[in-house]
Amino acid sequence: MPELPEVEVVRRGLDRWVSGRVVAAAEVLHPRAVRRHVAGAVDFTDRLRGVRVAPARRRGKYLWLPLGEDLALLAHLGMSGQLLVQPGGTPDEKHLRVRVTFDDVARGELRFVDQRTFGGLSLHAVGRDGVPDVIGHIARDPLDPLFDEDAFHAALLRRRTTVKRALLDQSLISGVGNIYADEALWRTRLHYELPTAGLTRPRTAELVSHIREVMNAALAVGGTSFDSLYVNVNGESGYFDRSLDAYGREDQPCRRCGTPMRRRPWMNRSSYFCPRCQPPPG
DNA sequence: GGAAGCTCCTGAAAGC
DNA sequence: TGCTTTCAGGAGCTTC
Repeated sequence: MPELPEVEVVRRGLDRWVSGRVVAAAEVLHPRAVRRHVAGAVDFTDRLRGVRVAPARRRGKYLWLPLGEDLALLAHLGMSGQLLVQPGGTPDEKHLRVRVTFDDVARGELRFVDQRTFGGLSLHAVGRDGVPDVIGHIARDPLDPLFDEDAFHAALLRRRTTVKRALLDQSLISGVGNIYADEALWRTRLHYELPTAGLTRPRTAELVSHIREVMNAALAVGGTSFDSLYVNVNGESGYFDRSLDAYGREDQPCRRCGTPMRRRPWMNRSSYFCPRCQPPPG
């Protein structure tokens, strides 16, 4: 499932294989894949034709290809989205949703493949900072040099919510999904239902540090491929799932204390934690 | 206005 | 064997 490290791996791939090229044509094979492009699929393909792609950028789990001064092709991979660069003539993937071809045909075409169709592509105006207007509310991610840890801590204290909810709120801190939230909480020995108001400044610093640690470790091995739905632009999987300490480890011994790990249903998904290292609040 | 819950979607796995 | 149910989850939308 693509979180920040996986999206960053894809961004690097796009930089290598797509930036600098000129779009020849685009084809939408499933309208839901461009549902966030409010003007519709025809407008989407019309406006892409003939534009030159600039180096890919990313904020949190969103990535985009700047197209000239004031337009960008925004992508979100959702649960199962893949951006693949394939040689022309390669048989279509079963869940191919959008195809983009370029004037230099020999370098392959860009394909958006998405089984569960939670992801999508869309075109948007960009603001002065070069960020697409529709993601202006997305906070900087913890790997961004301009991420403001003091402001993040202050925001946590203002919220009347719990720590894992806050980590998944992309307007507070971006790029963290269910897997890396559980991993960072395990490393910080925090229970997912701890109220954010109970976090001290040093604890917040420790938590952010562990988020960075787990993300950098995942990046180093190409991301996490827990259910084989995430691959880089060349269709290769990452290996970080072999290093997970919490996510998916129900009933297995905690790597710190040996206590069997627990899984609890939480917000229509799951939370994995060690009941001894991460005792519930109160 | 803020927080919590619902919904979209597909396919693998489990249950019967 | 084959059908039904459950589960996975990011983020926009709705409800309280």
